[in-house]
Amino acid sequence: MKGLGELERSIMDILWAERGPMTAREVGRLIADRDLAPTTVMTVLDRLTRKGFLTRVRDGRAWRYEPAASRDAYVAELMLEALEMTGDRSAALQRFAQAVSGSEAEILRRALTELEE
Amino acid sequence: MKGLGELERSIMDILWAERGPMTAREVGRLIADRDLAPTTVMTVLDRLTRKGFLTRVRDGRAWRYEPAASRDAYVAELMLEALEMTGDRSAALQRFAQAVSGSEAEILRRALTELEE
DNA sequence: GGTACCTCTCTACAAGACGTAGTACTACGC
DNA sequence: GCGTAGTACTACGTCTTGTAGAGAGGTACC
Repeated sequence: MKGLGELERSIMDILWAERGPMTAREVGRLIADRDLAPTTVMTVLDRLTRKGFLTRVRDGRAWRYEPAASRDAYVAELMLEALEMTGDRSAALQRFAQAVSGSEAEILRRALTELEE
Repeated sequence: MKGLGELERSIMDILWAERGPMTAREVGRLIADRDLAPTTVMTVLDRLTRKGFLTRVRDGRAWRYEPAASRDAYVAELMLEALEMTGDRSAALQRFAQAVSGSEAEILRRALTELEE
């Protein structure tokens, strides 16, 4: 999987936060703070689509963009990808377990317990 | 934390695999398959040092390079960084827990249990 | 029916990262 | 003193990313 640039991620964040597919214009309105040209937003949406992060469907003349996967799925995949990198997954997982905060450890523990059943 | 390029990672892999600090020449010998100029290896080692992935100490005229952190620590950090990205860490962690293989789930479970004590 | 407008696609360009390497200088062994 | 090893510095092509303009083809309004 490829990574995301800063603007790309801002735009993914917007699309992840909204429910339902959005047009470039709508996305553009939501990052108004950056004062980007409309074509800039379109270009980035297009790139994200080509990278597989978004899907799009026609809506009249315009495209409506939607995340191809949830943010959580993306994050989980990034984590797995990092994990792939090591020879000793066990050691990395132990490290990771030590590094997460207590409440997160609790969430993980619970998720793993549910899995067991 | 910044990512690593392909060659950078190959070189980190070598240094993570060997124990003890290595000179550029030694590293170069171990990636002989790529037929790189000696200066290429040096340049990359230098960049990795500047990025904080390596430390180096003098050995006569030469430098000896050594990973600043273990691969496991690096991987764990990447995983945490991915996790930082989401608003709903709990959802991402659940996804992750579901995605790891059974044996890895077991490792995680055990690591978390040890933590508890 | 002309004019303004919207959206798209294509193309472009600057900055930074990375792979790759040459050059020039220095120190060391023989 | 000469070859060799090692360094620092510089360079260059390619790819990615942020950013955007130009041009084409509809839409809509008056």
